[in-house]
Amino acid sequence: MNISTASRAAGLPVKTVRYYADIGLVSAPSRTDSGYRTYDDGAVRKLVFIRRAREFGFSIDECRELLSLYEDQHRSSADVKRIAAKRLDEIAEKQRELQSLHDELAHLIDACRGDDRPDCPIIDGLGNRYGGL
Amino acid sequence: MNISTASRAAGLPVKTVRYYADIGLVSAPSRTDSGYRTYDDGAVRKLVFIRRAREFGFSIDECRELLSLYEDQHRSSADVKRIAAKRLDEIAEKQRELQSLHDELAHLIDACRGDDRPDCPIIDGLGNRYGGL
DNA sequence: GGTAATGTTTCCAGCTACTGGAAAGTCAAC
DNA sequence: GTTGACTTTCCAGTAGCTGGAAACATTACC
Repeated sequence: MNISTASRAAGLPVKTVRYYADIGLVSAPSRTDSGYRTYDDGAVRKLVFIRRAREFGFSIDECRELLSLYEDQHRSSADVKRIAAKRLDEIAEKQRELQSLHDELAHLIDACRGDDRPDCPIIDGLGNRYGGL
Repeated sequence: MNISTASRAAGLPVKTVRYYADIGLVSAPSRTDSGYRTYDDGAVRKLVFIRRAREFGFSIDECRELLSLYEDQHRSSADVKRIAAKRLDEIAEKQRELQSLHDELAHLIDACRGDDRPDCPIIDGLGNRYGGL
């Protein structure tokens, strides 16, 4: 399988597939005589795994860790659960942040007439730490 | 006011204050005879404005736009509202994404015993597009 | 007045996770 | 045989800073 076929199968751009090997996230693929990279189903499965983990917001380093667990037949599920739970905490924290951001900004927008006059609670609210809140 | 005093007042790192002038987000401050940057209250207010806008997730370019409105006594509040509403949409979209991410990951974690056995629905769920869902 | 600590300057490099583009080689089709 | 798609390497750039080195300025303390 050439790189473009593998990248389509994995749902990743060609550049990214090469990049993941460059940084050692996956092992370097074998090459044809002319230097073309070749991929097999196992390699594609790992790429899919990485794509999914990235979609979940795991960092490249976390992907590295998850991948080594993925490849380890003797891993304990507790190890995986620990990493995933940590990520879930981060997601929940980010959600709380976004919620307060949303509320605050929605409040400012609500207070703004949005006409052609210069008075603007949004601008005022951005300028003052507690403005409009 | 020296840069460290201004940066404390603005709630931004010294490096960042210099950086914002380097990229032309704020105008270059005046200098003492020995080359030290000097800041006044107006400059600090603009830095606070930028910090707040950044905390709201506005990009540097959006900050540029908001700042020019901030400085424009004849702006219309509609211009500001448009930018803020766009940002609010982005926040809401991000919230939806995070929610589905959260649900999906929580589901995987739930299904995982988290013991020292190798069976792990999290790993399986990451490997397969619809695994475990 | 000396000296040590702290503050400031510039410049350059690096971070995350890619992405774009150039120049050159390879492969398949007609 | 030549066109067009694919692949290679390498270098640079993205966003928004952040860290560090080397040199100069200022302040504190004795």
